[in-house]
Amino acid sequence: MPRMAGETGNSRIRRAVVQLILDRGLRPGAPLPTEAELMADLKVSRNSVREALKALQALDIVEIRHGYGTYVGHASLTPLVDGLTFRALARHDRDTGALAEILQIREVLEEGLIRRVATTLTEPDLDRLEKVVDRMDEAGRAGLPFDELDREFHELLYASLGNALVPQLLGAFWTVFRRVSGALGRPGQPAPDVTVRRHRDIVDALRARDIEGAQRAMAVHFHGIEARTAPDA
Amino acid sequence: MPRMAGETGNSRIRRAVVQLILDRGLRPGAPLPTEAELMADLKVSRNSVREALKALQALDIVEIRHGYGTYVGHASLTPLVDGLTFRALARHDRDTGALAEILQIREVLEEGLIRRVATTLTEPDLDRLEKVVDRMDEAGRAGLPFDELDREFHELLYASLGNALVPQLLGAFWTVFRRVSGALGRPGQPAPDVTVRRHRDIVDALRARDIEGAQRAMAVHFHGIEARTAPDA
DNA sequence: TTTCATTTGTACGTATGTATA
DNA sequence: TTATACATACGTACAAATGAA
Repeated sequence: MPRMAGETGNSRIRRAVVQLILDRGLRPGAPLPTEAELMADLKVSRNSVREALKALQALDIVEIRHGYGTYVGHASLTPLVDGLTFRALARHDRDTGALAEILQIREVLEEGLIRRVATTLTEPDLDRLEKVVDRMDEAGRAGLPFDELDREFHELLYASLGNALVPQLLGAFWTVFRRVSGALGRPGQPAPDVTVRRHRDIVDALRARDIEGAQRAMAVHFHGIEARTAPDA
Repeated sequence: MPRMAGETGNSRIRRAVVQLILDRGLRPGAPLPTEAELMADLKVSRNSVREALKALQALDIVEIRHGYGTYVGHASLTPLVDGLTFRALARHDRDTGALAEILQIREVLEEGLIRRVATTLTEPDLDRLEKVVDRMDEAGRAGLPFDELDREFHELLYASLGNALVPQLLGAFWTVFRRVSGALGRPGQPAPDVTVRRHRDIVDALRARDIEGAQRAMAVHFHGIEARTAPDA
């Protein structure tokens, strides 16, 4: 009896490991059986175990530490980042603009999301947002990049939603955008003071509880970015 | 000279393969070097090559066909599906509702997207959409499931955007939703005729070029689904 | 600091399953 | 059906990293 038909052993092992995590209710960071134990439990060779673990590692479902052990991963969206980055760089028909596609989705998402947080954001939340903008301003005047502050702003903006997936997804898009435009020779960013003002407009509108204005400000913010991704710029 | 510090050979091999695809401009489906060739080119063992390829396979960056060869993958969003499915099933704090998080994002996305297609959809597009609803109706009356038709409706709806990522992302969310609610014992779906009517309302509003109405109809559609994911349902 | 056991990383040889021509 | 090229699987050996005695 050689092996089950239609299924390579690798996917069987993968599912077994995943099922083990689920059954035992293991949390991210919890230790998994060693390769040797998995070999014995599943009655497969070490190579097969390792190939399965490598696949799960790529999905951030397991985390492997050399000389130490294997652990439950955080199932982050890094696989999505890797995939989208690859797609954007591999696009032959460059004019379709893989980056523009990502940006459009981000735009739709954030324009819709800002409406939902507009009513729930507290004054302290708005203070924190304003502080980030202030720091962006400082960095901009000093000629320093403030990519990370930009990211922080958008993450903070949607924290009150209580939806953990939102910042992760936006963060993934953001990372892809930065990586690709960097590796591809990024077109000049808009002037720092413009970006700062766009963000400040958003906070101002939110503070005034002007939902329409906030959404408009967000749209303006994105249109500023889109100009940089135009295929024939 | 043992090896580069801080980096395991596996990721080096992964990057080399990706770079090879990029440099040669290989398209999805194009053949990659055999394992033996990669061994020689990169001066590593077969195991190392295979582990790297398995990781890339999990990301759908390469596609491995048993007994035939290795090919450039389509970089689909299956890794995202796998990751989100795992997260949803592994959630210990079940009340946070990983499915509800996904659904909220879908809702925001589709409510924003429908506004953008409302003005660009042609009459033939609307006819096609209506035909899908008709088929849903038939299936519903016959007591058959029409999950796939539902998916087709939403894909068709946004086809005119020309954004290839949109249907893929929505499809990924949709697949996760179905898998998880299936594996978790799905709560009863709403009556088929209700679902059909909700979709017909969307088409009607679009045909009347009533943007607000279309967005409202989409919101109603999603609120019907959300009731099924309430943690304490 | 050194030593040691544990665990993952890499390598090689061999046999077997699988798809194509 | 056969031949060929390829991926799959296994077993063994050794290297490298980590943590603890």
